[in-house]
Amino acid sequence: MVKTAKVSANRDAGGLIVHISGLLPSLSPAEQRVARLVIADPADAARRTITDLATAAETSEATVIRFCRSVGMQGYPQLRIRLAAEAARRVEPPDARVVGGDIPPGADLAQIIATIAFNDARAVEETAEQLDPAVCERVVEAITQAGRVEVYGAGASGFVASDFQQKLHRIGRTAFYWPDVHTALTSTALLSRGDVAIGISHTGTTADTVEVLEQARLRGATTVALTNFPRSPITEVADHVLTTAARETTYRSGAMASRLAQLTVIDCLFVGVAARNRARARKAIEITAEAVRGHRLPGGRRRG
Amino acid sequence: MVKTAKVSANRDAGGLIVHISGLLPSLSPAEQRVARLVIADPADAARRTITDLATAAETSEATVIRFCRSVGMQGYPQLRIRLAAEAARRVEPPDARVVGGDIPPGADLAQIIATIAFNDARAVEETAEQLDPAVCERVVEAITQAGRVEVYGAGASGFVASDFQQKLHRIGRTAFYWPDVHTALTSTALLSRGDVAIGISHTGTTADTVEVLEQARLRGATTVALTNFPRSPITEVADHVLTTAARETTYRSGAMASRLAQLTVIDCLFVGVAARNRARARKAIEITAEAVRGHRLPGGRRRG
DNA sequence: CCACGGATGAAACTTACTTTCAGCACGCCC
DNA sequence: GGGCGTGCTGAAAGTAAGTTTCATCCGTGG
Repeated sequence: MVKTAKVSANRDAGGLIVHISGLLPSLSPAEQRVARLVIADPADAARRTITDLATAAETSEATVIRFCRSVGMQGYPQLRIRLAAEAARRVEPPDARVVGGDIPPGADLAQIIATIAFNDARAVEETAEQLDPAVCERVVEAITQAGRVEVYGAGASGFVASDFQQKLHRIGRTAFYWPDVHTALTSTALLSRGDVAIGISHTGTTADTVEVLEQARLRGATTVALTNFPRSPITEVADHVLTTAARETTYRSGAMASRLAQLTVIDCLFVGVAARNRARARKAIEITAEAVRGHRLPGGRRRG
Repeated sequence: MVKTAKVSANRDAGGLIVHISGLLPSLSPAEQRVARLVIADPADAARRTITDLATAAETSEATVIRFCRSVGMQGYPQLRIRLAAEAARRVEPPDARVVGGDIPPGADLAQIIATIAFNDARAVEETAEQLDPAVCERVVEAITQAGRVEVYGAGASGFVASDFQQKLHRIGRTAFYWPDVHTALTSTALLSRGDVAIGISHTGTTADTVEVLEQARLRGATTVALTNFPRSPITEVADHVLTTAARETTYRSGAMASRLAQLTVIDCLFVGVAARNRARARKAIEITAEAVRGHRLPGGRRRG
């Protein structure tokens, strides 16, 4: 990845807020204060003058400008306009579903369900919006050409990684997933130019995953990172960066929404690869489906 | 024209353009030139600076300001922002995403992404809608009381099962996931009344999963099924049935959307259980987060 | 032909935005 | 633990954008 070069935000009109959320941890404290104000109420921010916003964020105008540049905008007026546009497009979240918010202590199951589903669906949609088809295309191309594909991920991202591995395998691509770092490093050492290594890490700071990906890159493999934070360490060792757009709730444990967002990206890549050779993929799928048929029970009707 | 008495335009956010069109004949020639530019391409006008717009309309900045006042805006920046907002709202909703449909053969990546995300998001939302909070409540209750929880799933559902296991474990509940049927059956044989067994199967016809769940029930455990088909075999051996609502596309291979729907349900149960004992869950989460801290790289700042 | 009033743009002025720069705090390396 | 570099920050200077003022122009009606 090309170092600092402000991460482009103008794929299209959509997703500036999401984009900013992703960049949040990579911003300086003062800029983060500005960012938080903007995220909290984009429409309001658009109405404010730069001086006003600076005051509200307890910082100087200079920092606000720096913030604008950090998120890929040319200046404050540009940011204002984009914010106004976003805010207008944004449909008010139905009633009291706190976007990205925590679940209130007294919540009953119905509320919990509504909140989770809302956030999950949002993560999926926003991820898709900001996903760069050009980058996906390149990744799909690389996977299609690859002699071998390796997928890495730890913890929750490990499930996603292994899911992808299984999918690729199912359409006849040689793919591996190693849950264990040592095995992974060993296998990685055998990668070469033309192979593809994919590292999945929500935070982008998982040491093991980054290390493995780095190793892969040294061996000449094409490296891909899938993370929520476009400026996290993992992006430094990746040729292609794909980002999710999940604003996690306080139950950071699960990184719940992010997992779904990651899976959505995975699905897109999978379908993209499969589409490159529809006939072959379809056939492979039929064969594999046939393989498990014996393990299926008779129908799902009345009483089985 | 009734003099200056600027017609108020801020009834609401909508209709500025229409409003201006209506006022057109009552504007002075120079102002009309400005108005026409604005009406022709609001988004473009929003991007221009006042000097720019004035030049384009072959007039002076002063006239542009007069125009702003004439249409009821306070000044040029205000107009700009309103225009940006209007223009954004005017954008066509993302065309023809075939609901539940297959991906057309000639589709490019952008289309694929849009289709998948749309279906994924829909699956999540619709699953949440039809999920019965009462049933969830009972399942949560059972898990909370259980001495031990076992989760089963094969293939893609296996990832979901193991994800749930890991989550429960993380908040201090004793939970197991056995990828292998034999091990699963062995473990299941040791379940007893009060324990909980959860079987996950998209089709509801996965023989292994059904068998294990049946075994669990015989042992007196409370059984839960998570499936997309409320009348499939797995529901016959379950005390509580939770359903997802994914209309799969032709790429049945992945059961892509269903996976996300399953995860959403899992998340709901997880949060439900965690909410039963917030303090304990939070503490457990903090401890486990702390445990992996050493495996995190320093933040995602500028250049790492 | 003059008086009048509205329309208009040049220029003065104000405010908003942007850049520069020096101070400061923090982490790093001896 | 002291010096050194690096990056964050806001004050202030500088520039551009927006707004007001005002003289001029032009057409109209007396």
